[in-house]
Amino acid sequence: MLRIILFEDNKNYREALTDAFDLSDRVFLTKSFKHANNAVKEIKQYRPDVVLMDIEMPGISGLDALMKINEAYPETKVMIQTQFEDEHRLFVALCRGAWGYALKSDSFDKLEEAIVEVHQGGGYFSPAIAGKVRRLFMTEQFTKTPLYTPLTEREQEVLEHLAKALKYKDIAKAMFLSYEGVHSHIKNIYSKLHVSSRSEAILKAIEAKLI
Amino acid sequence: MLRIILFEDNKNYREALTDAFDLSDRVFLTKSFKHANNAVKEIKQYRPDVVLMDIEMPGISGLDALMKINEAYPETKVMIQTQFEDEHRLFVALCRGAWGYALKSDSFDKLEEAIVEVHQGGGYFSPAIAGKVRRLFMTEQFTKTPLYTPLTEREQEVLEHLAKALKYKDIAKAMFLSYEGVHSHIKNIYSKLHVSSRSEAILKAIEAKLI
DNA sequence: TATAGATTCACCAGTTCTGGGGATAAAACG
DNA sequence: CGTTTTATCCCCAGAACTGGTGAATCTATA
Repeated sequence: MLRIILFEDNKNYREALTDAFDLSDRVFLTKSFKHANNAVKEIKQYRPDVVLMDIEMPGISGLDALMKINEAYPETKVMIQTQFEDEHRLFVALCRGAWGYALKSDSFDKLEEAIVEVHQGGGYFSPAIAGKVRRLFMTEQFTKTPLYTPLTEREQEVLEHLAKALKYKDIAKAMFLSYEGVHSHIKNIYSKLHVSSRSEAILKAIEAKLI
Repeated sequence: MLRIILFEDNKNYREALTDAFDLSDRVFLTKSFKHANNAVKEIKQYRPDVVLMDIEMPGISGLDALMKINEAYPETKVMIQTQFEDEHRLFVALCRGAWGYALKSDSFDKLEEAIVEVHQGGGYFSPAIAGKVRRLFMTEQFTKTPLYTPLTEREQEVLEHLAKALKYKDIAKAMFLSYEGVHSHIKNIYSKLHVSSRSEAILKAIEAKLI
């Protein structure tokens, strides 16, 4: 019997999973937590075969917990389970060593199977996610780069204007560029920062003190 | 002869204005500065009739300088001159006591006339701006409110999700709302924060420590 | 109980942004 | 001197967002 622990803040969903795993003869849900603030300690205590980790939780996020767990117990297999499908979180999760990326919309059977796979050294990606993984591998050279490729001078300027919430048109005016010139720089910035929207770029830039 | 000083970081534009004012027999450009970091001190020294103030400058912004000048020398008439037409800056400028709001695309003659008007206790708004002023008065109740109307609990939640760069669809999932429900909250948030885009909302929320 | 505010949803018409092509010219580099 | 980066621009299609209007519930409060 395969032992797992669950980090999930949504009460309904947590209880639904608990009930479902009660009926499973392959996976035993040892314990579940509504936040991941003490995840590492709890991993130490319960030594699960697989960890099921939500992303959005009060306190530290599932992605941060993932990182800490992998630093402390790299042999522990963590599978992310979330409701969102954005590439940024996926990218971060992969970088931080997630063994799987399941969606809450997946059926319980799929989830159970995924857990077994992960335990056996395999991986699992929900179909919608799998496509994005491929795209990430095709379009991003993240294996050889640091957290992000450095921006060129001009890109940095554009980023600063982006972070003033100026419209493309106004950035163009301010930098004596065409709309398409701005657009082009922004596409490159997003690619380098592994984001896909202005808001993500701003948040990332603030976080990384790029601005 | 009416004495003005100019704060403007763009060298070309500054020199163009300098040359133009040299030929004017109504307005005398006493001095120009490429940033407004010591604006108050400089006002004290030169005691201009009117101050022409750019917004985007290295160091403190024209809008902040405007505020400081109005605190220290409320009788000094400051006219904003900028290339951007967004309502947010306009709103802030008005709140902080700008007497005019000119665009760099205005002709020099207009600018000169505007300066004279402002000196005589009038105001000046570039046509494109004037329409927005009206809209602000019609749609915003800013005269009686603090910097922004407090957000409701639910709006606050939406704002936090907004600031994670989640898509409307995903915010809806996370909050068990419909897309249109999210949309509705966001419209109210923007209105209360006097912004008109997600990026502005995030920046404002960070600034005001709402998140 | 009437009124106001908070919450939620719908429809619609734009506008803005995003991602995919591809292209050219200049600059940097080996 | 080629090759690679950088900077710039163009077109297109589709996704996402914004703003306006209107409306139904529910709750708290005068």
